[in-house]
Amino acid sequence: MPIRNELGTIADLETGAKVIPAGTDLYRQGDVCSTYFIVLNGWIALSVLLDDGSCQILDFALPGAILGFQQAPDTPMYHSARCLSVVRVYAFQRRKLDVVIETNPRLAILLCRQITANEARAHDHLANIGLRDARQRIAHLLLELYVRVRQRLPAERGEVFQLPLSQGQIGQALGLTYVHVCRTLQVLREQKIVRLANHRLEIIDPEALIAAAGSRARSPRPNSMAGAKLPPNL
Amino acid sequence: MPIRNELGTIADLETGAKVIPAGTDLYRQGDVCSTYFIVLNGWIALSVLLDDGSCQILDFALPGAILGFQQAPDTPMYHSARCLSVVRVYAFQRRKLDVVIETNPRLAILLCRQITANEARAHDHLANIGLRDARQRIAHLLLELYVRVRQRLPAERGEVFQLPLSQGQIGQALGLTYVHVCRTLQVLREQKIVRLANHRLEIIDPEALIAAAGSRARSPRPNSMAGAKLPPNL
DNA sequence: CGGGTAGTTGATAATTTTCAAAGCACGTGG
DNA sequence: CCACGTGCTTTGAAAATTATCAACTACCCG
Repeated sequence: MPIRNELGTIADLETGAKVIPAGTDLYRQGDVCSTYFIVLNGWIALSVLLDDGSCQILDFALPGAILGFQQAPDTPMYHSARCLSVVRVYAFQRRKLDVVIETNPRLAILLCRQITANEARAHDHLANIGLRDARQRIAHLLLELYVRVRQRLPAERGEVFQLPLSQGQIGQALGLTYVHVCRTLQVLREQKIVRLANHRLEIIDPEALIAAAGSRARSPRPNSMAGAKLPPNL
Repeated sequence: MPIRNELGTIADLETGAKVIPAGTDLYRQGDVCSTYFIVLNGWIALSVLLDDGSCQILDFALPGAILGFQQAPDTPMYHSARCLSVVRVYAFQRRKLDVVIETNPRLAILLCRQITANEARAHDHLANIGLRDARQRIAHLLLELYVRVRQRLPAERGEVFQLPLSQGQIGQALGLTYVHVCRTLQVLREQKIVRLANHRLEIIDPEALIAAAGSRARSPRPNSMAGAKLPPNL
């Protein structure tokens, strides 16, 4: 199912992989990328940097992600990709992969699905910072990352996982200052919900964390497209 | 170039089009869509609604957009699509279009590019609400919509265009209350930058509007991937 | 004319940022 | 091995931004 497998039939991802140290940029905004990157291992932050020095983290790329695909060929990247941990990637010549995609519709569709997933995540982040306060945003982000890494919700008390993020980076992802992130994390710690230290996240109380993340998307309601007139603001 | 043309060779979009009144939902979150929608005309808001009744507008779909593509087939939509104006769409049976895409790599690639553009816009919105204050957010949004409709930056003083948004919807898109949107729009009006009334936006001072939108993405800098060690926070 | 929506305004409260300073951790070089 | 620099975290106090609450107006449509 994952696109990595499909690509694995085309190139030997493992042996061709490069190891990249934490802190390196795979590419920077403004670069014209001649390669795509298939992430095999590690954490990468995608971010944009404004003239005034402020920085927004747009997403975190995890193993399985494909980076560098652009709306049009030979267009400069609008964001940067920085390794948060040691990372292993396979760098695929853009030209070659473009040809492969054009001749392999199955791969093209997988790529569509992948990008659609990115879009959905971006939309989730939008709702997160647009609708929730600091505490909820942080809880939501920690939960998202846990689920992406572990492929399930946290269930048992005291589960721990590696989270190579600084409080500053959490703030950059959530539209908060690192000072406020710090204070809010303290509250979550005092409330025995999560403990984040040394790039280690301990989920003390999974249910409380889920509750702290705030309201979830409203459950489906019958009847669309049929002129059903709900309160027009909803 | 646009995907609409490619689809136009497959189906007669114009004669098959449906006209949909303002205020109707094309689909709602939770729905499993059996059709894709190709937008021919009008404005559509994509939004998510949370349990507590709060609502985030994720994006505005304009003519040329394709709606309803999901990460996996037969998955419920995570957002709703509401017509802000009278809208003309062509509804394409999902099954049929899926087959077409699988056999037409060119179309698949166009779809990829389209979704990638959506992702980039979502990222732009993220940076907007994550990094800017209310005044900048509003200026940025108005500018984005102007550019999307007119395909260029506003240049002359006093240009006017139709903007079928309420102040409440602007707030839902930007993570602000309608009260605050109202106050901020007044400031922009008093400063003779823009005037928004009756679904009509007058851009009094294009340059000032661009300035009010705040910092732009930092211009490219040489050298990535080469271990160039900038200030590590950037 | 009545009712509902959208826009406006003022006062107050809550959240978040800013500024400033200090402590800690860790790696490097002496 | 220790000193030192740098980056990350913590803390406090004050300021700024934005939300909330409440009321009032204008307007459109039936």
